[in-house]
Amino acid sequence: MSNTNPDDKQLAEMFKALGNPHRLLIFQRLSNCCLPGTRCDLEQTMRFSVGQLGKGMEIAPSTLSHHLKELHRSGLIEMSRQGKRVDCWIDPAVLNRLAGFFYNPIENRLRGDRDVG
Amino acid sequence: MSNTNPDDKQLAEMFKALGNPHRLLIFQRLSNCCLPGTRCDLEQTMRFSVGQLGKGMEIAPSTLSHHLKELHRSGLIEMSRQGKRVDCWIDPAVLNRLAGFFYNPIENRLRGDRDVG
DNA sequence: ATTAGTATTCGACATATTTCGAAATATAGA
DNA sequence: TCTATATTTCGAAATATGTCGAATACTAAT
Repeated sequence: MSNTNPDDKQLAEMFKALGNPHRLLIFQRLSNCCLPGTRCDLEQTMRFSVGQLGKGMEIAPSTLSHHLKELHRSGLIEMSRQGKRVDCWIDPAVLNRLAGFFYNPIENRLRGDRDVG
Repeated sequence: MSNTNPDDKQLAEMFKALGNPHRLLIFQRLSNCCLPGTRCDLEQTMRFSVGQLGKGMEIAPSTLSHHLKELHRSGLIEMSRQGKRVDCWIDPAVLNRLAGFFYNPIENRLRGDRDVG
């Protein structure tokens, strides 16, 4: 795309990654920082090993690995080996960036939150 | 996907639609409700005709039409014929739903906005 | 060193997506 | 009705994606 800057290109990559139901499910598991009714620990990011993330998803390990690689390549998740396992988590800044992309000043001003600059 | 509810399925459809750079650009054009430094009109949703949306994008009209259909099918945009033209716009509720998906209670509590239920 | 557990790479196949041009459809106006 | 403008549908081709099984790599413990 000639008229697509690098920033938008990465954004499209992220959305493409989330466009697959398996990958969306993985992302949701990682972004649920706390259970309903509980508090989140400020110092703690939700981490799951590759194996844990695959629990309940009926896909082959190789397929799971492929999806995690896509999520990582797009910039949605972080990964690092911890002994035998590989842990995955989401950098909170990613959530903020994506939420900000959809932020709607019209609707939110209706709620009386703040003004538009 | 057996373990994917209808809601998540539609969410994945939306992200898949945004995963294409051309479609992301169209969506961005429609979601920019006002120019930098200006105010948005509360009563007005940003509308563009199919032809206007294609301006500057080097794709065939048939391709543009295809992408708009995808955006519409996923639930991201609305379309309605207005004479010779077909107008497109985004329902603000869609923006809120998507922003909410990425909403991060941890980061936002750091900003002192509010507490977690 | 061997083994067991965990995860990735590779090669292959089926299916989906992107894209176009040509033809068709819809609408407003002469 | 005929024409010009705007958009969609259709069919085809090239490319990308999702999936698996088999083989490979990494790590910890025996």
